[in-house]
Amino acid sequence: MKSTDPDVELLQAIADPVRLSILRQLATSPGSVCACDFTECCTVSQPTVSHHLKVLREAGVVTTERRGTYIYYDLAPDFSRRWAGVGASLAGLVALA
Amino acid sequence: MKSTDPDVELLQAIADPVRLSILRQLATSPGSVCACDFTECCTVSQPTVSHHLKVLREAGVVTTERRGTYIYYDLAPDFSRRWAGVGASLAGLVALA
DNA sequence: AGCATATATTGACAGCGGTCTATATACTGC
DNA sequence: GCAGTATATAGACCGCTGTCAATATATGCT
Repeated sequence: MKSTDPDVELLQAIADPVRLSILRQLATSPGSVCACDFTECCTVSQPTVSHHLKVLREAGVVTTERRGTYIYYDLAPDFSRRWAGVGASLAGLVALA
Repeated sequence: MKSTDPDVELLQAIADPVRLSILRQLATSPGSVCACDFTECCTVSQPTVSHHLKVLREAGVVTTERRGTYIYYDLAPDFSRRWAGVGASLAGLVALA
């Protein structure tokens, strides 16, 4: 318990079926994704989606931008770098930028 | 919650401070690592270490080989590939073979 | 066989984390 | 201001998971 290790925090933020679905949808979408679009992909209620988005937000994995009534989410710019950092410490994997 | 998604299972197996320490020790060691060496690195009891090793084993992340009284652990050969697969589905990251 | 060491299993406990319903807040348009 | 919609928060419930002490199993040695 007591992570304190940023790599563990990143992994724990990703290691959930709902949150991984959200991240995949973000990764495969050209631009930002409206929060309302996540409710469809997963079979969970709206507050649960909001909870997972909060976890990703506080882990620094996603960024938010308000546009009127809607809130758009996107992958954090340094996500690739952080992910590659974890991989490098695990198997000397190389990743492009 | 019933992952069933192999990527989520892999991430959940890694997303723990003790298990990540174990994997790092395996990654930075030239050869296999004796199970007894993990007890030192983490501040948990021997049964707890054994439990985490079991989780990693059942997730297919590590392999074991018995040599007399000792049991040696190593990273599974396809671990890099699986890790890269998750990264590819998330950010188009490429990894070496 | 009997003892010593290494690893795994059992069973119990506590805390964390994911989920829901109900409610609150934020924004738009009339 | 009021009504409607989008998102977040509060609070409760419950299963999962990490932890331990105690015990079991496996191996080697004498």
